[in-house]
Amino acid sequence: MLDIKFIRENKEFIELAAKKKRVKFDVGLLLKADDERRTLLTSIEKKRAEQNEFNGQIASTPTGGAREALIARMKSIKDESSVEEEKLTEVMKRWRKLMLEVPNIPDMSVPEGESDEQNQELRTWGKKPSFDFEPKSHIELMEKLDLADFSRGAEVSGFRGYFLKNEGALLEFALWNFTNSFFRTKKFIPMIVPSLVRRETLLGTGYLPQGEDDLYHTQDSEYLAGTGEVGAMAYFTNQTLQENELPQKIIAFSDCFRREAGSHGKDTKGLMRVHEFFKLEQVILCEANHEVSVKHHEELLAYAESLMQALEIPYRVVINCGADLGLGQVKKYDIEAWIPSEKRYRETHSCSYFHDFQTRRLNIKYKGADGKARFAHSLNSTAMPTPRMLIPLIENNQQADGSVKIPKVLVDYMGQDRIGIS
RNA sequence: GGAGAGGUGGCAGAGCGGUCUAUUGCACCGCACUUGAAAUGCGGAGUGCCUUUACGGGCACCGUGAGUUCGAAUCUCACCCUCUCCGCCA
Repeated sequence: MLDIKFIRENKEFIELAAKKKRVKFDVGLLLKADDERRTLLTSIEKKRAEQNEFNGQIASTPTGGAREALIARMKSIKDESSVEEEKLTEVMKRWRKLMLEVPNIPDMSVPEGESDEQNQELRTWGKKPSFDFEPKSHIELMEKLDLADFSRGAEVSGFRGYFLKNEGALLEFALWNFTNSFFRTKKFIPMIVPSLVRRETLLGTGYLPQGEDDLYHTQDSEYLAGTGEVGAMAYFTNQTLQENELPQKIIAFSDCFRREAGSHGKDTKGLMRVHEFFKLEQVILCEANHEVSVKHHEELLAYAESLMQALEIPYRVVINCGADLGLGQVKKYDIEAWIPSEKRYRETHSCSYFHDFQTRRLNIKYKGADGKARFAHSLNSTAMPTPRMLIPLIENNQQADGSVKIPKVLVDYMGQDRIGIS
């Protein structure tokens, strides 16, 4: 959500933002609703002031004719104003709905583009492995080594279901532990956050109302969040922090659920696209300052890259084009890992900042040295997506004999340096 | 799942249809008194919105949302949350 005053004064920015993000939004409709809202408010408030005035008089007039006359006068004022009150209720409903649809303004550095095809590569890191054999897919490798069971997964969990077994399960634990150790040194607060969340949390983080189809919900009207960002951000709902408590840096662990409603036919096999997974997510709340947001954005990306480098996984960083940005995102980087079996990079991390788009919806503020409360800025980035990360990890480290080498940083967490017979 | 109690300003805690611009206490800020402090006295403090060049003015906010009423913190309904007891349970 943006500030209505800002929207009013910068109509053309919103139009450009919608265009760049390839989002349909008519600012004119919102501004029209806002004009109606303000006209009605002014008129209603004038009448209310009058009512308040009379109210005092009635209270101090003893029962009798004079009092009855005042009450009759009040009744007629009320009849007039109730028409306007009803109209305002209708206008406000329209206004609120539109306010939730206003796109945040993308940064100047965000490239134009129709889809993720137009995301721009910023840099690549690492050396793609060269095999003197045809590299196998993670599916084949994991099934051969008994690290995963997809057919039993589908049997038990349904489409896109999976089991991780043996070193496959251990590898996932190892990645979590390794990641947590890394963020201990960066002074992030470790948190295990709920995935079962209320609707307001998803409205607040900007996943609703637009993302309804991709979310599971329960018979008690709760939702299953698709990322720990939701729980971690919602932790601060309606809070006013002190400026010296910022930045808040959270490394949130959670179960994540995605319906993948629009992805039928994509990545139907293996671990690339599953309905249920675990993720460690970086979340930062910082002061309301663009430069500070940008600084933290680069910091989040740097941490995510550090993890990839430590795991020795070749990757590239892209800057997402306008159409590939969410409604609330100002700018986003993706990290894409090299997948030998597909001979292409696939997204593993997503790193974005929002300015006060989310905190406005969640009502997260901080009090500055001047005593004024402001909406904080928020950012988040993937730290460790599992089991997706197992794909590049296993595929890039596969050996001619079908075994898989464990990267050095994980050996201690795994208790072994290789999976499968040598 | 069943029964009950309750949600009021930073905190504690009154008010249960009009005199509430929400009593009071604590904490906070300013001023006075004081060499300084304590104590005391006086005064001030929240959030959001509308309006105004500005000074200012107005409206709303007693968990949330509807309703009754000329008038709601107070009455009615729904929802959310907290606590106590019983039941079930990893």
